[in-house]
Amino acid sequence: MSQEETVGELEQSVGYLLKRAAAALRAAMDAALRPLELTVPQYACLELLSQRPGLSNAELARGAFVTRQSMNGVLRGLQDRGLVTRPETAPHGRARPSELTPGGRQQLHAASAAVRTVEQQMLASLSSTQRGRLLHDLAACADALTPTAATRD
Amino acid sequence: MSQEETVGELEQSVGYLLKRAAAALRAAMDAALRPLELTVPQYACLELLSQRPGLSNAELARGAFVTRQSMNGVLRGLQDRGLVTRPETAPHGRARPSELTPGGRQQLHAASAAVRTVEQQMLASLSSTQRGRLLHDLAACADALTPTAATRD
DNA sequence: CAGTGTGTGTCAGGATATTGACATGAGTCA
DNA sequence: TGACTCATGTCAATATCCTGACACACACTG
Repeated sequence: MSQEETVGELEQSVGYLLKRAAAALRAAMDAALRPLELTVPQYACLELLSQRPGLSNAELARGAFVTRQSMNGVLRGLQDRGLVTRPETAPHGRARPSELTPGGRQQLHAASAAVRTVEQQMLASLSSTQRGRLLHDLAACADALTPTAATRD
Repeated sequence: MSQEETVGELEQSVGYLLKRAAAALRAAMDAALRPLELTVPQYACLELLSQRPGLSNAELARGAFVTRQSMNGVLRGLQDRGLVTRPETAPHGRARPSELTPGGRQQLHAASAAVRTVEQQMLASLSSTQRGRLLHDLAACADALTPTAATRD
């Protein structure tokens, strides 16, 4: 095993740190969700539906940062397990609004607790002020890169 | 039912913001690297080899947050394009240390400039002080979740 | 009313990543 | 020496993702 004698300049890059933190969070969430038989996208889908019931497949996909095709598979898996319901026929347009079942809400409750534990572990060494700043700065970073043209020159 | 049952408002969750920022950065980097015919893992590999020459496939994989198999494919692609070199026989053990070719160094130079532009766009609205804090806090988050059980500083 | 544009769901193809597994080389220790 | 452990490279199979494409439903506009 080689030791990190050279503190690479990579550790000074926000992009690299962002990737590292996201990878670590993803791995930790995956491990925390595994006992519940849930993947991270599945959990994200449940959380999204809990806070905003009636979202369509495409809206869920955007919210979970995956493609519509992937979210379709996720949604089908959750539907087969009876955690979400989708009407067979679209009430308006082509979008079929999904909703949580009582079982889905219960599953989400357990999953949310596990994820919250992971998040608290991640933020353990940060004060409340630091967390707020981190929240604000991350949002600024994300907004600055979103192609929604929030700011024009 | 209290409102503490879930992680909370998605936009108020550090985990969600982290994912959002990482996804936006990944997309922006992908777009910036496309004209150079480089994928993000390929760029990460070049950057790693530039700062720490002689890394093995497994070490590169850990540094780029992918599996050894994925990095093997990445490395093979870079090798076919003459950007990196790998000895046919391992000088010690099974690890074959990779190194950048002059062409690879030149390609990295262009790619690094493109990525730096993206990073600066991402951090445009943050002051130097804020960037330093973000760097520090992200490192703290990543360290808090790294499975290295040993308590490191 | 017909034409256009946007958003949605779905299919097919290919590229990519991951999981699981195995064999090899090196170091450790009885 | 021989057995054990660890790390590495590689293979096979699976799962996931993305790009491109198409058909459908609604809103807008002439």
